[in-house]
Amino acid sequence: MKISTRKLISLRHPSLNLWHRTVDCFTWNTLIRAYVQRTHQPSSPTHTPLSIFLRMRFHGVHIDYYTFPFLLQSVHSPLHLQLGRSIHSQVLIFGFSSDPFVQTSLISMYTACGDVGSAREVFDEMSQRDLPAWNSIVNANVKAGLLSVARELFVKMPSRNVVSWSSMLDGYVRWGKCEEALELFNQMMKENEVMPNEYTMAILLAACEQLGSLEHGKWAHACVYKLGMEINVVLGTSLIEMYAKCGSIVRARLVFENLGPKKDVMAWNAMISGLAKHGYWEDCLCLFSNMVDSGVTPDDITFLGVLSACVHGGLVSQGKDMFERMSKEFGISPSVQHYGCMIDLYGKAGLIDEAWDLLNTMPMEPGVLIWGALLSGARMCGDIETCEIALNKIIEQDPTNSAAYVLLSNVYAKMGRWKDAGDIRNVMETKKVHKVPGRSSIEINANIQ
DNA sequence: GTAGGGTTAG
Repeated sequence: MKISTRKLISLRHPSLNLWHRTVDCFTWNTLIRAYVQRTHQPSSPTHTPLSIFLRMRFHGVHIDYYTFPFLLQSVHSPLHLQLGRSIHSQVLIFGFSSDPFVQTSLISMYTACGDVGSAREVFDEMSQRDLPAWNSIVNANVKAGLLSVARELFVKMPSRNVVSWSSMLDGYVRWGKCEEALELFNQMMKENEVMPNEYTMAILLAACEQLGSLEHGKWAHACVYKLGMEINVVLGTSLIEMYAKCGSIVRARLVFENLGPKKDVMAWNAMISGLAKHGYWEDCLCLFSNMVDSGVTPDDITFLGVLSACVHGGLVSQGKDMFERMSKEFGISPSVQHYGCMIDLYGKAGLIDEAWDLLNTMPMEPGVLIWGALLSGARMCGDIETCEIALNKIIEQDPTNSAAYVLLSNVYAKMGRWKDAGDIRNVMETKKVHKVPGRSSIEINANIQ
């Protein structure tokens, strides 16, 4: 049989013809890589990068220094830390523990697993540390929130490129130190050592967004323009989110329109939830239709935006319709937040029975978010019984919620159940529940009386 | 012919 007519590897039915003379280490490595890329996609395959690796070992195939960087990419969650450690020991057994590529991959793996200590151990053991190694250890500390350590390493590293600066910037933004981020960006521009790129600017825009400062945001946008950067979909999404959060929905919309046909689901989502937050529910729903028409499939975030627009506009029937389409048409199972929106929507419209019906169909345990939404609806239309149930649930799940005790006591007083009202006050005394500002998960502003 | 570092998500 001629080689060309014989399929060597099929991802759908992964079976290697192991007697085939071309099946070598390279092929296996490529197969592992293919499975790593595949695990990033929703449907999980029967074979994993690890199972390919194990088969590779079983068949006595040579393992080389390309194998582990691929394999380590498959470990990217704290849940898989033990697996990561096992692979690390394989690295030692196979004698690749001094390979800079493998070592940097190990640092990344430990970072993704949330184990900055092990990442640091690998880094400290490196005899030759190149730029990616330094960048990955800075990133490890950034992700762990160890900003002063990250900064120390950043200052100490022998050379810096745009990745180094972006990582450090990201650290500040990620941990709410936006002023420091702006300062670092200014330093970067002043030193003129490396030019910022799209990554850098997306991070800078996130800083402006967090600050809620339109002036800073406009300045960052001007920087993007001056640097002559093409506004790609990621940068565009960052701009839309920044403008929406900083209160300029008009500018957000301009960026959105200028993105042209290359908009992905995240870009649409940014615009849809931006419009929803600003109360433009008509435009929001219209944009949703445009999105579907243009062939972009909405996701759970899209529906959170659309449903919250319905809540703002009091659009009960549209909201109901969207909630149904979400699962029926798009196969998205509603999360607790989606249920929260719907119960909010019904509650605000005074449809407490509908709210209850939906609550009873929820596949998950309703949490404080749900009971809080039901409570606010019940309070608005004076449904005392529902208030009582919701408040008891809230107290059950969050016994330190002082506002809930006060409200419940008021509810009992309103019902003439003076003994129950007094009991609640006593429970508060004995449990030493005190008002803690910002602690309460429900609003205290309205009065039940 | 394959490899390591950084961006959007409520």
